Amino acid sequence: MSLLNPKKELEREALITNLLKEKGLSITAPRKLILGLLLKEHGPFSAEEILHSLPKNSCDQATIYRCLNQFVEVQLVNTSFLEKDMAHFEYNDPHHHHHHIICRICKKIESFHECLMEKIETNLQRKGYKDIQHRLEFFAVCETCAKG
Amino acid sequence: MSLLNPKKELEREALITNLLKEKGLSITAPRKLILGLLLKEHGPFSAEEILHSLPKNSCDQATIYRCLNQFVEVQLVNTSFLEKDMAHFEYNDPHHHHHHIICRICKKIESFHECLMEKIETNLQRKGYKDIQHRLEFFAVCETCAKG
DNA sequence: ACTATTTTTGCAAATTACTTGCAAATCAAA
DNA sequence: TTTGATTTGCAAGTAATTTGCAAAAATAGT
Ligand SMILES: [Mn+2]
Ligand SMILES: [Mn+2]
Ligand SMILES: [Zn+2]
Ligand SMILES: [Zn+2]
Repeated sequence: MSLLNPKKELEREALITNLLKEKGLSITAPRKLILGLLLKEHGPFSAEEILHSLPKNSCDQATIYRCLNQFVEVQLVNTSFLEKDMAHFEYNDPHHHHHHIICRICKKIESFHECLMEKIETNLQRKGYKDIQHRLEFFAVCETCAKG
Repeated sequence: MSLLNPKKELEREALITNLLKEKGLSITAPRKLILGLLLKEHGPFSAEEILHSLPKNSCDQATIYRCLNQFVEVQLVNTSFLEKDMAHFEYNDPHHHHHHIICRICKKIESFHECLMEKIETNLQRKGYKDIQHRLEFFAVCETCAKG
């Protein structure tokens, strides 16, 4: 694939490197592989999916978890708990803020690029979704912790 | 506590029994204990917290998980994934729809009885929260699964 | 480039929330 | 009651995620 468009590939490489540098993370092969994958194929992936999408033996499972946790810590990646026994990870592109809907039965995931609940639920109903529930959680640093 | 107001206690008992019946669940001691706790003390609890809040040896850990899963299935209880390694459970009162904010650092949980994101974030800022993020996930049955 | 210091990785073993098999206890309907 | 179906407790199992440690790679200074 990189052979088809060497210029674009170099751009991507530079982007990945810059993102890591901006966040104060050193540039390593596993980190470039994982972040590169999340940039190219976007959508929430489980650690296992990431492991199997990368070239065989290019990166250990433990390394994937460690890198993903670091990415989440610096808010380069977001975590979803769409399925209760497994976290999903996705590149946190500040210009493409969105949310997800997962079917309770088949687990198919779709994206929503709007951010108003009533609108979203109406759209979901139009799309044929039934028995819609949502869960909205905020994460922040509280006043006490911000001072201490 | 039940000694202080036997009438209220009977009402609560009846409420619990009714809720279970409405959802087609049989009335058992563990189910009454767990649902009773979630009704009395409201707020998201982990399975472990529930286990330790109940009278010693009144209910096994496995039973707690089994009951909670059944409650979630019939939408009597909601699940939150406020902390990544542990689910939290809360009574799903349709008349008190709300959401939560957890501090990234001290893990303190507060509730929000509004349901519009901009309003909520503004309120959070006023309350002194910093570095606010939110995560909104929808769960539903997709058109294909609703037909099949 | 080379070296020293720090950080990260791979591997294998550990952790832990959660689940499950099964026999005994409990529940619901008659 | 009786009886058949459901649920529970206990103990063992499962699976996602984490961790200890020695080797490998990255960074900073020369
Ligand atoms: Mn997405
Ligand atoms: Mn609550
Ligand atoms: Zn579906
Ligand atoms: Zn705090």
